[in-house]
Amino acid sequence: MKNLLKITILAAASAAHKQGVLPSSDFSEVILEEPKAESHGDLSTNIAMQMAKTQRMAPRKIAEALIENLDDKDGLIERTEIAGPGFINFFIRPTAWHPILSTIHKQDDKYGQCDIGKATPIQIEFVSSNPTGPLHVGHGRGGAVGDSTANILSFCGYDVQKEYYINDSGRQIQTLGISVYLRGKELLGKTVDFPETCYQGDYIKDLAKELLEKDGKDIFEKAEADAIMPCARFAADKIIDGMRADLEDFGIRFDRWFSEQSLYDSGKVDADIRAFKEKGLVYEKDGAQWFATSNYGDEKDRVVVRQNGQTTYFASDITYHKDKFERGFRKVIDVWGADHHGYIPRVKAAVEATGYNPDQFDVLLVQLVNLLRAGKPVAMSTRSGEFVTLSDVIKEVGRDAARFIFLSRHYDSPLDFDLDLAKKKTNDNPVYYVQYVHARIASIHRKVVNDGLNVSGFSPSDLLALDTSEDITLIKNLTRYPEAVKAAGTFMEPHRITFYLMNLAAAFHTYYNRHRVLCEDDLPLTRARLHLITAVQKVIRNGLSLLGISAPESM
RNA sequence: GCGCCUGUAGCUCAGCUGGAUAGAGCAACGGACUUCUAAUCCGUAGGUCGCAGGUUCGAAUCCUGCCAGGCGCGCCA
Repeated sequence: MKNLLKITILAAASAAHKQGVLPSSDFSEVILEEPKAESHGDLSTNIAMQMAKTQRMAPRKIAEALIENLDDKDGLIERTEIAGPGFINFFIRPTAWHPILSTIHKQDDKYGQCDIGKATPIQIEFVSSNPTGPLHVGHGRGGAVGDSTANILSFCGYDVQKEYYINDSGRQIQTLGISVYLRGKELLGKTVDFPETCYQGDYIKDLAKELLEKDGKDIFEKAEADAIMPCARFAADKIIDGMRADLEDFGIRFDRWFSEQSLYDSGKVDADIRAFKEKGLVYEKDGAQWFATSNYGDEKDRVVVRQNGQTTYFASDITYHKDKFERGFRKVIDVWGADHHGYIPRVKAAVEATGYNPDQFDVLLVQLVNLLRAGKPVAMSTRSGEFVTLSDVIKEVGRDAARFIFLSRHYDSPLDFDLDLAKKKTNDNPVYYVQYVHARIASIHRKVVNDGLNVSGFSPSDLLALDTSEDITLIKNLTRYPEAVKAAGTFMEPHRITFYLMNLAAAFHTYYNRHRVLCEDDLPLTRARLHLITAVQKVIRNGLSLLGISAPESM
């Protein structure tokens, strides 16, 4: 609809130019919008105002010239008006909206797809929680945002790979090993001093117990230095298995799990550091090796090898991001918690230093989640091991409700996640509001079958019966879906789909309460309305699938 | 002190990357189930878009400066 109208308007501009009414042939892009107020028509353009400068004419004069030259071949326009400073408002002939319905039926689960990605290989890395403890709610949000963004990008024509980066190297892994080792000693009846720096959660005790049952007590009787790494590996593997299972429960499956340790094992990190030294990008100061990130806009240089000879997290991160680009990704997206924002300049610097364009690297900073119960904060302290895990949340409120809540807000704004609210099955909790649309329509379809209603023989002319304002409103909502998808993909903002679906759901519920779909005494009308609501159902299902949320047949 | 993010109805948030009279849900109040699922709908009420300037035909949106809140600023990850 918009595109057809845009072409018509541009044609009008050329025609007016040929007649000499418009002096310049330099036409700006036609932007069509849906006015907020219905009295301003179905679609509106500000082009007359945009062109005022280049044409050196009053906007309203330009608008008049355009309208006079409109050639509405497809019969889309019922009437036009010039309003305010020079808006051109178009009132679309109601039946002109109908063809979108057959498009939806024809394209089915492909309706709304676009090709802004042009098969560009893009990688999105998310969650990437350290394997030192279970996933919590914050990871859930990152997971929902990352996974849904991946779905949307894929739907927008990108070639998407989802990756999980496992920080299975460095100090926190050592700490994990020590924690398990000490808890194991406790199990053997020894008194140990369990340091505050160790992981306090009960899951550490469980891991120690598991290891004891599996391999016997030998390992816990060894000297600490010999026991740490075996303990750490065992625990990390177990924890990763657990995270993998939790993520699957949450509907997330990664294409690849990438081990940080593998970058060391292959010698890539060392090789990179050596290469940077030769280029003068890595230098020695105060006994440590520094990377000259400040050459690339970071506020200061960063250590890659510490005085004690150990590499920092940043060292492997340079190699990791370089590796991503070497694997052929043209666009690399990291989803991080907002508390890591200070890290962005140095990774951007690293990307640039390794010879890639920092604009090809983007970070989605997901703001923190505040977990509440009945409006009151749930105490959470990672150190002490008191926290609500992602798996607890999924068990308590369900996967669909959890995902919907995570995606019901721009990732950039902090989120209150109220466990009690998430369980409510009212309008407080819009996931059910949207799913209910799907279930209601499924129910109508069941009734058609059960009552033996003969609704075959649909013909496009039946659609003429869809002429009430609720019909048109609903259809117009359906035409917006491709735009919502495109915007969600362009800006990597899944919440746009969420809000779109809530709007569509509202339009449907209104429709449902106002109009009966199945009218035994008017089969053409029944066929038309079934055609309409089935299209709605397809779009709802389609949109929910982008969010990773199920579309139930009944509720 | 510096940097990033946020400030919109009593509460939780949208606002299509500059458009016309700023929108939803919840909470409040009043209505609608012998009819396809009331997990729904309809109506009423509720606003100086943090404050002050600037940019222009036009600003919640862009720029600058303040104010308030959150988060960062390690040879931690």
